[in-house]
Amino acid sequence: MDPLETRELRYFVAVAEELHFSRAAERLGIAQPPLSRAIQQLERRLGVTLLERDRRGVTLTSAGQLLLGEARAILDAAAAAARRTRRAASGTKRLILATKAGANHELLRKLLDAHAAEPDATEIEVLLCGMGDQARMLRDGRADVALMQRPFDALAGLDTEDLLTEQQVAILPAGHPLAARTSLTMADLAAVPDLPVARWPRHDGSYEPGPGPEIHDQAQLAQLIALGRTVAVLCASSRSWLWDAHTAVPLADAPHVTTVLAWPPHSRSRDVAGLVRTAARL
Amino acid sequence: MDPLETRELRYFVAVAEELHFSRAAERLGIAQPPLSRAIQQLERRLGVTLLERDRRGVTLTSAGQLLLGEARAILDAAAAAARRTRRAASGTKRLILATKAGANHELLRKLLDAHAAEPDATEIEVLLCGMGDQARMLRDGRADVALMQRPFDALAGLDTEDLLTEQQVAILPAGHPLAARTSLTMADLAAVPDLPVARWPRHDGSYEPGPGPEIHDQAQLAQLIALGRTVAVLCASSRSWLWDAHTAVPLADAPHVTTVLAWPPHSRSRDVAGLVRTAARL
DNA sequence: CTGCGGTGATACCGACCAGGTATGACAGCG
DNA sequence: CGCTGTCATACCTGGTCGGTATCACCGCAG
Repeated sequence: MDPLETRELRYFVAVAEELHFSRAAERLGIAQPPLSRAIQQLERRLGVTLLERDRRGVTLTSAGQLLLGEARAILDAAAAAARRTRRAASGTKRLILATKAGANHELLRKLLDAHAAEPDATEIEVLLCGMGDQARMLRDGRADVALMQRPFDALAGLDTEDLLTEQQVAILPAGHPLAARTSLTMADLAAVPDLPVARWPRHDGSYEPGPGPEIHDQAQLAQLIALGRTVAVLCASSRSWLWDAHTAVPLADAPHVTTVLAWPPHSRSRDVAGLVRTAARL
Repeated sequence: MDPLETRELRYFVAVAEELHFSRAAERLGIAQPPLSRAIQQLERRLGVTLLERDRRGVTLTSAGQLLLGEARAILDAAAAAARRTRRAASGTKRLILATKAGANHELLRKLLDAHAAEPDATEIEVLLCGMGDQARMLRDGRADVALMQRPFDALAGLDTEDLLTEQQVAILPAGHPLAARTSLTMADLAAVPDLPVARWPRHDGSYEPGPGPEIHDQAQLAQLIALGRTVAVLCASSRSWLWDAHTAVPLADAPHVTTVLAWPPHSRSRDVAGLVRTAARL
């Protein structure tokens, strides 16, 4: 009946992540008994057992797993609300745009130029972040809009406007035999055992097993390719940051990549709306 | 610093909506002084003035307007989390699908049949609701998935899968001169002063001004058309509930309508995912 | 079998704060 | 000039949040 308090959700998330009351309490900066009590109270109010207290540790029930996801989203939203409200009040009329470092050079430049040409252009601050960080930046209020790529990035829960769809290309060491070709297929790449395809982190930060190197950032990738140690599959606009030692070859059968402008669904601020309108005119 | 509590947000939303402390306090079931104090405390903790206390009433600052939207979303999410958690624990493996009463007969039947034919089909409960209620049902956890229509419904913050795109038709009284035509344009409709176009409620429940009648539900609309008092523009599948006294005529220049399956972004439950997969195969 | 270490739960207590009542300050208005 | 209605302030009370001490329980080593 009475709604969940964010304090309870914070506590629950801590316990659900640590699966250990004492450690969770330490992380929260409180003692263990109040934490036990708070969780019990939460369970009583919901009328649901969230945790199975097996001697030695704790496991989540299925209801608990569901609540964990919801609670994380709610806490993110609450933190975001506070940040955005403070930013709105501080008077600095500035939009923060998050983008993958190094990606979409051309598009970003065009977008910024077009926006600056608008009559009442609000200043845009560009926030470069790592791989899949844009979604988190949007969700917790550190950014207002983001350039993201479908199908690579997790766009769930975000509003988007498609900007540009492009082919993918293989980035090869310049001297490699395949680099002379004008077009390749995924099968061609897989058939070259001396050049394993680089592995990107998944949304949860883990890597799927495979022979290629684990990629953390673009600089590392660029160097590995230049050294002839790996090959990467990227969207065509990545050409803008290639080295002389790199060659880009179009991939005929790789899925197309769409770069989108994304923003959190409830931030229908005039500034974001204006930028989206500008972007829609490409 | 320390995160917003949902209690504070509830209080703030009440005041922001009523623009009146005493009325808001009454609505919340508490006295006015504690409310004043709670709001002051919220403002102090955020370091932001949310309300401009002009003698006689209260107005929202721009920061306050922003927080109002965010707070509503957070409270919805919290209520949804509680509902879903309770439902998950109650063991009833049942999906609740919300749809506009009367719309999408054919599509809904096909979807339900296809789902029932799946090997491990979870039972689906169909929840018929009024005009734009599906989004709220999804957001506050009363429904798991919904059939909605673009561009009519507010899909912000929901994940969607396109199901069916169709033309719109004009629904006319059977005896009307225009009913004999095989195709119409929006201009044709606007040029008939004796048959004003029905007005649907906007997302906020208000109506834009105009000569046509204000529509609350489909039965009312059907009767008004049959009586020759108005004409409506609907998607082609609405033909399934037409009366003998109605005639549907295709509209050449009206925007197409896409019916989509929508679900809240964080409910990646296996059941919802299964239904989406079934739906994607049309 | 019996301590020992480690789990979460319980008992109890103090301090804080949410909530109530009474009242104040201030503006509009008859 | 009161009267009314606004929100803010002052003060009190009770619930509850958090802390310390302890219990109940289990696995394990000796």
